[in-house]
Amino acid sequence: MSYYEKIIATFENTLAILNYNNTISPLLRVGESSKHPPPPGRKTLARWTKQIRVSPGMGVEAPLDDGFSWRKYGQKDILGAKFPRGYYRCSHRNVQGCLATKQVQRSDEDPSIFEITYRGNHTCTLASNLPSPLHPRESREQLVNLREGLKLLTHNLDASDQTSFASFLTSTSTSTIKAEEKQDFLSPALQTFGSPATSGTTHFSVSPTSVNDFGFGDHQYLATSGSHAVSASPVNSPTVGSDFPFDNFQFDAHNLTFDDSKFF
DNA sequence: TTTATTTGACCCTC
DNA sequence: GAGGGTCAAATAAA
Repeated sequence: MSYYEKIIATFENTLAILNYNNTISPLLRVGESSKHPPPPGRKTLARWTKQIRVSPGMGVEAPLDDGFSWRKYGQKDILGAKFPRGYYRCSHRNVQGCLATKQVQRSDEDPSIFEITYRGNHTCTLASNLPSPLHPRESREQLVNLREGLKLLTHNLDASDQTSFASFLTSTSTSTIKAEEKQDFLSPALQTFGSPATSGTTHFSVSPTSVNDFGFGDHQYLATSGSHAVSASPVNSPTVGSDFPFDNFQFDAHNLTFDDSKFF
């Protein structure tokens, strides 16, 4: 896994934890694996799997608010499985032609764990899926492009949140990242997240040198907490298979801690 | 009335 | 032929 893959994988999990810690607490991410990409020439939608653990008190039938709007279109009893598998597609399929789908399967071994298999990338507009409790004029968003490979987009983070996020990025990059990479990675992020939010969008494009060794699936990452939202998505979308441990950090909007020593 | 969910049937792949 | 995935009519909920 390349340096940038680690960054995005780390960030994705962080977003998930931020999302669930702040909206459906308590909920723990227990693991994630990405399926290997299909053989060359075979036209198959990107596919990856996550496992989500829910607390006993949660509504277990619909525990998976991942920021997108899904519509259930089927349910099947699966051979050898205790629980049926639910089939969901993006609610914007008809309007915007978004082909993203997901399958939700409850674990036999631990009913508090749901395995979610995502297929295809969302092509619907991200904004239409974001919660918008604020009036549009009050909404603030900022966008960072990192090496033209990774976009970070924030919605309605106040100055405190942005400072926290800058700290997160700093801690993410303090262990083994090479000095020149660290400089490239951190400078624009700190410029953006370390300053008070302003209206409009800030766009950075940095060091377009490592695009080719930067590959992720057709992922789009989203976390929400009340009126706050953070999303990230790869600009390029070459698919890559990866396995990656995700147990080593905690994150929330105001108190960010992150142990990345095992990642770099 | 509109929108979402359920569920049996059908289709496709292995 | 078996099993997984999707369709679509029926039903429920808002």
